[in-house]
Amino acid sequence: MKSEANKELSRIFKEMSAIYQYIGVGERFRALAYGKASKVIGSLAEDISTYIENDSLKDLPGIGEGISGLIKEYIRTGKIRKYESLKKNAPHELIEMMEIKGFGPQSLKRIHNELKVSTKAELIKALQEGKIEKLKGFGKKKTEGMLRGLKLHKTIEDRMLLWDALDVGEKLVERLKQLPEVKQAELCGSLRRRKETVGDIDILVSSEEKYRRKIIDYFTNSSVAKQILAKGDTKASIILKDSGRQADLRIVNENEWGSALQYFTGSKEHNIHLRTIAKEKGYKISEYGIFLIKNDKRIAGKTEEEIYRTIGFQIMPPEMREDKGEIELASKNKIPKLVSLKDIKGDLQMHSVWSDGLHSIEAIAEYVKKNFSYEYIVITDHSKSSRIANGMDEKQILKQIRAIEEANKKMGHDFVKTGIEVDILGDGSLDISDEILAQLDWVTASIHSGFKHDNTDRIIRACENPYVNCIGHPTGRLIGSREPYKVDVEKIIEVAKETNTALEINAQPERMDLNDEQAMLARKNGIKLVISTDSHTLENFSFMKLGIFIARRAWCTPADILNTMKWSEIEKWKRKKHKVEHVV
DNA sequence: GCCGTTTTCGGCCCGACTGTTTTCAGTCG
Repeated sequence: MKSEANKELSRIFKEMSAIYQYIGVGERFRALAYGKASKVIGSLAEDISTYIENDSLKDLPGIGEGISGLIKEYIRTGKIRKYESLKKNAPHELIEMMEIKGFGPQSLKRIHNELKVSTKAELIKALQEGKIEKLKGFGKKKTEGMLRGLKLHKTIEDRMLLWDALDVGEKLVERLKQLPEVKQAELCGSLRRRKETVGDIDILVSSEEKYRRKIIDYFTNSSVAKQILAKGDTKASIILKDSGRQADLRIVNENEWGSALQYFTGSKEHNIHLRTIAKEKGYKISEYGIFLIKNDKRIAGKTEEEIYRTIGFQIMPPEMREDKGEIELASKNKIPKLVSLKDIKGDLQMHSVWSDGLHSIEAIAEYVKKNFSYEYIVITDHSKSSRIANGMDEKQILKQIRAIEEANKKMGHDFVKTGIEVDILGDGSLDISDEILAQLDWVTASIHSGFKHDNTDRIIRACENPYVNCIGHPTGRLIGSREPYKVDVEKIIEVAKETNTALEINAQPERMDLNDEQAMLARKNGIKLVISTDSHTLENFSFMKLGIFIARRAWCTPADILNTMKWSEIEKWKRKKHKVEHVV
């Protein structure tokens, strides 16, 4: 099991890396080394102390003599002296600000030295008063960029990424469920509907009335609570230690569970619509149950299904409850059977040590075979234009194809398919020749440069390439740090349909690209979608469920998702593209 | 600080871009 130590060490090394960047001169590569160590430790599936016991710390990439010494010191003493003394070299709050776009180490250092600014508040004040703009080397555009970066960063501060919220929320629910007094416990609100970002964590619990006090005390006294915002007989609110976000607990009676869960799951729009229809039929729905209007008699409310069934509706998954037509479908008993994790037969984007992934092809294959019931995976390392990602040239691609053949042979299967995440260049051409692409099982084309331009035409041209099977992260956004580039998604969908090209739902927590609405549009137009984890580490493979949530919010059934198909069916689907090309 | 089928020392990603300068520092990916 993974421990707090991994997390804390990863954080410490990340901060040390930042401080070395801040110091600058001569420490650039030391900063790089600590940065890498932070990433490696952060992505370990096993507790770091197991590596100490096995004496295998130094086998980890990026961990050598020095850093393994620091790790051991931390495990032994709970402290790293080097870190403690290093911290004195830079103001902590400014180091934290390096995460914000536009705030580089050298800019922060000069602002600190020349304006005697040491806190975030002071820096923002100096920025607003125009003091920074007057510094040599700074100017209007640069400071405007800094303000923009702050604004973008704030949007992520106000809401949590779904992945992070699920992590915290599910743990809280698990703990509550372990209390013998708790009958049921469940996430609700936008988190249960799997919205891509979540404002706060809502939890519903049912219990006997006499135990409410005890459960509320447990919640507000728990180790995750930093501050108690509110504490009453039926509900409590806390601020969470790690994220600084709010968590709300609400307790109801067991026979109110269904109506309360339905009510607190929302969305608001869904509930208003549902209640309007119920009223027309002579019912009143509230969080306490469903009642006959004529005599106020309570007729149901123990389960969510009862609520919907009583007014003649089919129950639908929480992901659909956004009042986008699901209520009409429910009234006709036509709620689709949405795709789920067990439908997925393979992962079509991942990176190995051949570009910027952390693991070998064999290690990936072994891990996925052990932990998922997939029938195939496709290795899609970067192509040569992605220099920062150590992209492959033609020669290396051919070499990798052979390496994959050999790996399959050695492991006695054909589980691993050959592929690439090929760069779409400025003019929409690809940086790898068709001749090479034709030899691969699967080609995903992605944009990794030129984020400021309208990229619609580039993507259209990539779709028109006869060997491109899929467009990767089609809008290029990174939630909280990079806006999507300008792209006409409707036009892309149109061309994808004409050219039999799939569009990706990239399931990386900060990407989720396409998002739910775009995926919905694609589905409505009959485009095939691909849910990929874009894994760079073994842990990343668990992002698949996040991609599933997006697809479910887009009302996708297994038939809409290409990687619910057997590989032979995917091959068949691929051939349609060549037919299209011949006709043209 | 890490790393090695060119190396145990001397590399480590490096070019594009931006905004600021007027030849380049800083940031980004």
